[in-house]
Amino acid sequence: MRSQIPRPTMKRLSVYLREIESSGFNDEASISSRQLGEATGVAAAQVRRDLACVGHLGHRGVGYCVGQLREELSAVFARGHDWSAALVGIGNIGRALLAYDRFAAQGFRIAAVFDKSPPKKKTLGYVVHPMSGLTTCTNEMSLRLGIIAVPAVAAQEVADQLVAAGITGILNFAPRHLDVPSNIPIRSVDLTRTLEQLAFEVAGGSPDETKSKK
Amino acid sequence: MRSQIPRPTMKRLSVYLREIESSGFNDEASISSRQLGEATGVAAAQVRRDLACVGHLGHRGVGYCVGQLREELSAVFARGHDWSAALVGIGNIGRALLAYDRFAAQGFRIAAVFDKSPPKKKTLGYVVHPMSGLTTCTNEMSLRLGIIAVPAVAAQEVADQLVAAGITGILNFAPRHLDVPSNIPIRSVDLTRTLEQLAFEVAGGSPDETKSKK
DNA sequence: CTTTGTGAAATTATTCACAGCA
DNA sequence: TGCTGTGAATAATTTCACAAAG
Repeated sequence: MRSQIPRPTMKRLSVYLREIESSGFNDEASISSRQLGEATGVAAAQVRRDLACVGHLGHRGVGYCVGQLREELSAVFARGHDWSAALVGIGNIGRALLAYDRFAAQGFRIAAVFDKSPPKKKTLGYVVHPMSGLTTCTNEMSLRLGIIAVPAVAAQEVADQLVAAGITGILNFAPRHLDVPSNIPIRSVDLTRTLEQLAFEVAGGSPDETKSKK
Repeated sequence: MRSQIPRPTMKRLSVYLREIESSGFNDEASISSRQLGEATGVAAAQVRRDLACVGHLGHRGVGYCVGQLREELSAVFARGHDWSAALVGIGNIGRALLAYDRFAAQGFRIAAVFDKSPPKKKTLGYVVHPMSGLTTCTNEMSLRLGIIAVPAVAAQEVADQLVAAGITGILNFAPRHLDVPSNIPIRSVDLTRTLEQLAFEVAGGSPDETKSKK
């Protein structure tokens, strides 16, 4: 039986895959848990335990085959599947996402754009649909992800609409907690919150050292 | 005295503060751990334990005074301090950050902008400086945070430059791990990684990130 | 020799459950 | 009564350390 992959492990697996893909290693090459750990800022033992969740990928005395690692990790994250997304909201964040070309590179694609008051003209090359078209588009285009880029006050309603339309996962940029059914995964990105947490640490929140790793 | 606040707790405290500030509660009003928990998707006992890290803020039988809570939490995050930031990189992400007005609202401010090849004209109202001006600007303007919005290949070098210039915290948007001294806190935002993790959950990886209340 | 994979220990975080106070 | 604060219990995660394998 395939054991559940713990969330912290899953996040790191994603980072390992990113590292493998960006460092121009040959597919035949081997990489050790120590190397991969150093490149990603993770302890070697942690790397091994994480990778063990995916399967028996390593070769004792040698390390992990880069090509195989890439393949297995890609499979874990369902790379290559259709991850068409509906973007709702064309304010600053929405437009930035439309202009961001990096998504497409890894299989994610903003396939349809919606807004409460859609402009007549195309926005960054995209036709912007009114919210009333959400359900139809979701069904016809098999959209699976919803991206919420509307003001906080409107976010919960949009989330409800996305869920009703049949979306199965949500990426939320609105700075508030959203209530969605527990079978709909949701990830939130709140830049102000992130900065705030950073400020906390800068201000002395994080202690560190007295225990330095030699 | 100030006992160390655990990282997970700190993240939630930030969310509690956001909730208190956005829900138009009166300063005199009281809010219970259950209410705050429901609004933020956190268990009531967890809310109490988190808030206990900050001090004895609650009133038995009543709850927490909204005004006091706001004040204490704001203090934890050093709200009101000068959090001027240097933004490096004016590609898609950099320009989106410049256009994003929400930072300023909470005390964060992009005070100077840098790029390897600065345009002659202002960008979104900002003069863009060459990298050579980083150290001087950081000192003269007392910049404390650095925001990295350059391509992955250039990110480590920029991080080194920011650290050398005297920045004390980094927000990184480049999709790679950055090596910085352990006394420099760093937060990374990688949207493709976030989407990938979302896709993993949608694909059936693990159920239930957010507790949704019936 | 090197490096994996993994029990076992240690550490960290969450939840329970209830005493104590308004 | 209603609600906080917190020990104690539980669960989750990381680290240690070493046997096994190339």
